[in-house]
Amino acid sequence: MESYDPKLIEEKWRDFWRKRGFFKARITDTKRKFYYLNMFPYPSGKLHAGHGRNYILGDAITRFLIMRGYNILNPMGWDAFGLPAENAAIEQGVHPRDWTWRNIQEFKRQFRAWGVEYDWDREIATCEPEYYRWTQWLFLKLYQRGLAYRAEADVNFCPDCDTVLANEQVVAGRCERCGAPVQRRKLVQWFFRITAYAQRLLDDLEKLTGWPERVRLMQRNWIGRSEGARVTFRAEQGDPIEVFTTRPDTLWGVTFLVLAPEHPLVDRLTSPDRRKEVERYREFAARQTEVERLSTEREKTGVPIGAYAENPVNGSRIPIWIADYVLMTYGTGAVMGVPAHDERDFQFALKFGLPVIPVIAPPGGVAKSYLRGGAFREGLPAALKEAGFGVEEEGGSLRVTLSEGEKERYISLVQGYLKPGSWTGVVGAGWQLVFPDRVLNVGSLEEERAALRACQELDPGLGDVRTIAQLLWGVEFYRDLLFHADYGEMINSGPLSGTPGGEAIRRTISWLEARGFGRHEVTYRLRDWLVSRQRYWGAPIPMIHCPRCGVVPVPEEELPVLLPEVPFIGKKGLADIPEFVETTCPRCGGPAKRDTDTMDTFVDSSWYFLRYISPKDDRRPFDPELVNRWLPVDLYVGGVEHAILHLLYSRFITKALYDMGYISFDEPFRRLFTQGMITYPAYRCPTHHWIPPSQVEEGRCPHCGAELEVQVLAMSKSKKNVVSPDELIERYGADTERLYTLFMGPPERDIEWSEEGVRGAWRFLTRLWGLVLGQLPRIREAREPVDPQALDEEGKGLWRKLHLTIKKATEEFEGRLGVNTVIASLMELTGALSGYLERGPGDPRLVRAVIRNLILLLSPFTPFICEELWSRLGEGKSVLETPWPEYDVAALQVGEVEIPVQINGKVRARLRLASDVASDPRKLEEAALSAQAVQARLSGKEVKRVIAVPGKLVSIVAR
RNA sequence: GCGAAGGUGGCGGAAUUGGCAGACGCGCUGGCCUUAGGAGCCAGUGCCGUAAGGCGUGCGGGUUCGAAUCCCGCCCUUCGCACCA
Repeated sequence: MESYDPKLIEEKWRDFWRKRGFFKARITDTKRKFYYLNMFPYPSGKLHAGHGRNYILGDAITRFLIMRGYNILNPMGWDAFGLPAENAAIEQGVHPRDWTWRNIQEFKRQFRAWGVEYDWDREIATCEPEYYRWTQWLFLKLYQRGLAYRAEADVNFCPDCDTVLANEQVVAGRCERCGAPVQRRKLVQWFFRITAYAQRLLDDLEKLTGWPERVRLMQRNWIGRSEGARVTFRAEQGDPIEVFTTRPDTLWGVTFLVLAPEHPLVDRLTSPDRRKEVERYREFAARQTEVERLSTEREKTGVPIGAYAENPVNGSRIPIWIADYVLMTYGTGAVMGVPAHDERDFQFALKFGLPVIPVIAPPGGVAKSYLRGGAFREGLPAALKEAGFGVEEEGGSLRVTLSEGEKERYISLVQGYLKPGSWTGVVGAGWQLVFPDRVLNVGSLEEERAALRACQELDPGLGDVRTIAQLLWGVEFYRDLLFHADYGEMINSGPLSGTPGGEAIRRTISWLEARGFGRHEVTYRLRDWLVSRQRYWGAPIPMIHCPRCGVVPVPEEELPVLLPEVPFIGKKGLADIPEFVETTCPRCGGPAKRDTDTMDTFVDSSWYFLRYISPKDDRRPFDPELVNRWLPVDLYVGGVEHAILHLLYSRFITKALYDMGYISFDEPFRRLFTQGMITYPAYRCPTHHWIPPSQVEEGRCPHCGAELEVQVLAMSKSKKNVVSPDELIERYGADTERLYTLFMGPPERDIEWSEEGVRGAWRFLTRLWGLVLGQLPRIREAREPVDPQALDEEGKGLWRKLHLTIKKATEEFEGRLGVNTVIASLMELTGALSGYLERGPGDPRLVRAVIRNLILLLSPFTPFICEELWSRLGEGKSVLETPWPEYDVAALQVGEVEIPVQINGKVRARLRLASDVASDPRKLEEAALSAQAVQARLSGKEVKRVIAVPGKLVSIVAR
């Protein structure tokens, strides 16, 4: 028999689908439209097997949808601007466009080899003037609407990439792309006002029910809404100092203010004697890289600026400090220090000797008291125990743990035993210092000072201790109660003392608002999107700087602002090219300079899904009428790595265009599916860096024999751990690679590539090929429909299996996309067919029906072999013109079912029962109890209870 | 530290609604074929046990006739955020 030779058959079909136009969208017909979209790639180098996760899955889904009769829009394009092209240009002297288009040709060749098809008439590349003209148009529209602005700001600058970065492109203080520590620089840059949409971007996440919860959560966290109050403190000089806090209920516990070192008030408020030190500290803070500044385990630093402010709620005089743990870019750049209820403030206060005033009762109401040996008279331990307090004795000292409401009774008892000149503390809801003759509360700054003085008078050894907090911190026993961030009843809070925790924030805010001390406020972690890049290979920002008119937008009809054609690209990008810079002002006609920044490539990709609808339209960015009919995208598939950046920006741009009236939808992607990455071992040699797995010999470097470090990582060219589709296709064919890629596991999960697994897919296809070819002569003409009633038992079983498989496949494609399980069930069906044929020749009509459907169901995964077998079956039309199989509910019915019988929770028998018996609880119970195997098990036992689940099982409880 | 997802054979994974745990594939074992096999085909394969049987979904508890699935506590892994006031 002719053996399976994918090389022979695949090439034959490679252009077939394209030529027949199956993947061409009928753009004006939107009755049964489906917009399927894969995230478009950055064309760098070649595709590897890991990329298949996205494109092969997409191809399978669209093939399914075509067979389901949908009018599919499945376009592909190129996110073609960006640094690698520019770096290649600088290094190799090629023009970035040539480099890019070479890669694009390579990608297209590989898509064709994979059998991954698109509507290529709609191909776009963001680096082409026909496209970036409209990216520039978008910029102008945002500018007109006040959503694009230029401002001086502290920005993230990557010294290796020679450009600024968006906040989203900084990961743990390092450049997302190259890993270099990011520097902070003050530069004038262009921003998009995404923060104006923070609340809507957050609220509308609720609407995105077709998105993975994980992605929605990541966006929610990134937007970082926090609700609280803005409170105005007043410096002694009179300047108001605005502070944002989520815990206005702790205002009475403020013992200091901290400003960010860059805070504009620092200069004005710093006292002359502190100026030198303040300047030193500010320089120190500015020198810190983001990485250093953010490192978690770092000790708090800061300096007082010699100024004081007044706490509006109680008039306390509190010192003002600067410290780099306060960020100028969040909130107001100033925070109130409440060391009793904020961990950072607590560390800061402890280190710098700032007082701590508890103002929120801890949860549970516990309190603790510690008595040093020698501080009390004999008999106290016994008296405490008799009174029912929890007491631990150790080396003569006492540790008392008090539960709620015991404090007063304890204090009066212990006072009677304290020796003169001794004291003890009670730490719980508030702190008290108990002396023989009095009790001092630590409820305000004055009280705290008084209490400290009292202790120091009695014990001159405490001269170095600067606060009660430091004093109490010295006692290990108290430590876990000195600070807590929980909500609770307000204490030591003047008029609001006693407010329960649940109402504390709300009531404090109304109290503040009534007195004009502050107001309710919401802040976001999200910052405006920095879109300027100081590079060549991007869309030029269409703005002109005129010495007379200021910043002037390029008139729309003059777009695009073309990238200058230059033989050499300097490191400074457009600023290096005088012909580009020098221009005339569109407003006054005088000499002016072009803006030399290009746009972040995320701007290019934040609207491309609109362009696919009318990619060649040279009058407008998109056809609004058609865009409104085709969008939102019905299914968008891409990697999770874009969960924040690309997806958040696209949502923002969509909302902005919606507000401007260009489109009638305000979310771009109805359903989002994030596929996992394919991983593979990556080997690293200490001297020779990454070694391709194929060159590794017994875990050693081929160059120096050194032991290699192995990590299983996402396939990536830079780590040399890629598997080449070209080689796979050469050895096994595209169908095998496709099948294995989709079978290896659930598409949303990261999975390690396995060479052996590929062989498994190959074996399956070989078997299928042999099976079908072997049956071909006898089923070729057996075209009459199957008569299910006429089938024997085996035949009925196979018939049912077929329909179960159709049901399974259809539901997965339409639901959670568990294509791995669809393939598993197709393998089962193939196995069932083999089994059926082993028992005898079988019914040729049934065999033909199973084979026919098997080919159709498998075709989205392995289109080449299926198209070939289909044509040999003599079906006439192509697979893609044939409707997807429908299952017959009647065929799912079974005459006989196997029902397990559990006795005391264990399966003890399996009964074959007619389905009408199995579906009737009473008959089922009867059948189970009378079965011999069950009877044997039940002898000598009393049946307590029988649960009969129709069609499922019987559970018997017996003693 | 906070948040989320996850933990099932030797491995990837299945069990979608509380109802037969381990589908399907890999690997492994045995056999066939072969000059040979890193090819192919057939059979077996959760663990312990000769067997009867027992034990099994990270660990400990709970709910239930019945739990991989629900609840409580803990451990581990991965991801995201991380001095965000």
